[in-house]
Amino acid sequence: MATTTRAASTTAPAATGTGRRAGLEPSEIVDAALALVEEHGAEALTMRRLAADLGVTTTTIYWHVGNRDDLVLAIIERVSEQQAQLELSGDDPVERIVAIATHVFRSALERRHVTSLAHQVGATSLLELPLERTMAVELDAAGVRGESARDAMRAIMMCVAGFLVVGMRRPTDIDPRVRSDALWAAVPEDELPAETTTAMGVPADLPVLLDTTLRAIVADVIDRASNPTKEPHG
Amino acid sequence: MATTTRAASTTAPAATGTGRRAGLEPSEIVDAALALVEEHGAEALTMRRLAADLGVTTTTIYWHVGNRDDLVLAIIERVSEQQAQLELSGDDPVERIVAIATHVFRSALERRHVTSLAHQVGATSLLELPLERTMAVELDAAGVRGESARDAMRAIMMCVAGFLVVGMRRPTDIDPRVRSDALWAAVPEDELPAETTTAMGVPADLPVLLDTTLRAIVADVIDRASNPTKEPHG
DNA sequence: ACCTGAACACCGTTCAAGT
DNA sequence: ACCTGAACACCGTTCAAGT
Repeated sequence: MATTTRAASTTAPAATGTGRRAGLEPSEIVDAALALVEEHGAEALTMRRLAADLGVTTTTIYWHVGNRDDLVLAIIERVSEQQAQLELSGDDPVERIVAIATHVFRSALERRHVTSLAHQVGATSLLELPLERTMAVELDAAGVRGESARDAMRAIMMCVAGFLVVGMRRPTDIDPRVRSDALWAAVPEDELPAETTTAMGVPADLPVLLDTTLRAIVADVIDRASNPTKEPHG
Repeated sequence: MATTTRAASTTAPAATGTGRRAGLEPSEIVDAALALVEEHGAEALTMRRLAADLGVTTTTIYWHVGNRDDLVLAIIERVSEQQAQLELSGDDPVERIVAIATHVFRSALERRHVTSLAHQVGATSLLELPLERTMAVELDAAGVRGESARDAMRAIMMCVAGFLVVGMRRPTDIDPRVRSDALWAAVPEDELPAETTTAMGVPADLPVLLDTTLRAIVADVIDRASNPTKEPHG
């Protein structure tokens, strides 16, 4: 909890008084901060720039929402609620679980700047919680609960997170020296067939690959939950 | 390529001349930078602090190795070579592929500060390239090559990356408000069985979960590579 | 209660200048 | 060729002070 910020108090906004810029709401600050991030990226969210956008001083931000971390959490919470809106389609639980995971991936990419902001402060769990709850309900419907449900969901969500790490990279702002194509082009021919090294140089189709990978994980997880004694993979 | 740094030139070090701190090698700078990162974390790597450690001015660093990004790349390359040392065990290709992926996970955690440094500048591919090459050779031995090999390896490595995102988090420096246990404790009882919500509150056993997840992915990948026409999961 | 101004302790980077 | 000193343009955060 923030210490002495107005955000923590629950008193009514009160009628506009005598201040020069009276009536600045914490929600307005979050609005402006979110707009700033979506338009110019996570690194553009500085207290000074945000204050300038709002026509106030940086100290005003601190008084209303606390420090930068508090502000970022407020942004994430806002976006998290929006991303939770999802009309679930799919006949069986497997389809619905894959649909949820795919939605996490797609919506994270659509709001890439917010996603990387959440990642920077380690608040991805906050961002994804509503959808994790939906997924837990579907796992329950598939007969997976307790620790099995936790392991299944974590495996699925970490897989999505890994795909996001790659999917969020902008080829433009990555140093050419560390781009995969350049690195794999230097692999000698006697180590691997050219067919493989050239394929490694071109990026994978992430949505397609995610789909097949998710299905492999989900199938395995549900299989293990229904036959707890079975040895993994024969 | 860096523009005018000494690192780019290949001339001999030359005999110690008249300078007050003559003979500072780029490799010494990388040594000191690596030590700084491993001891105090990625965010401790500032040009000023590194210069102070070396007893020189910040500008000297720029002259020798270029800017901060160049320096970071040099650090990653150094560590990458060290992590590539791996005695491969395992009878069949599947075991060896899983062993390589597990090694990537473990060594990344062992050098967590360097890992997060690489992640910050998007140079994880540089960090993992040597081990990816080893994995590509094993996939080849398992009959997987070309685009199938690329998709298989990317899926495996992204899965590991996702586990790393979670595994690298320090519970201590994450805001208590966004910790999973606190978030799941607030889920109402009618939405999910208590058995599940309480399980969600405790962290998963990442190494064990990674192992089972990797095996599911690898089995699926090799299965698909040997029966290209087969429908996924019946 | 709400907001400002000034300051502190940092950053990365550049550039002219020294030897 | 190698290194310094000073400066520029930034950061997050705090604190006394104003109305």
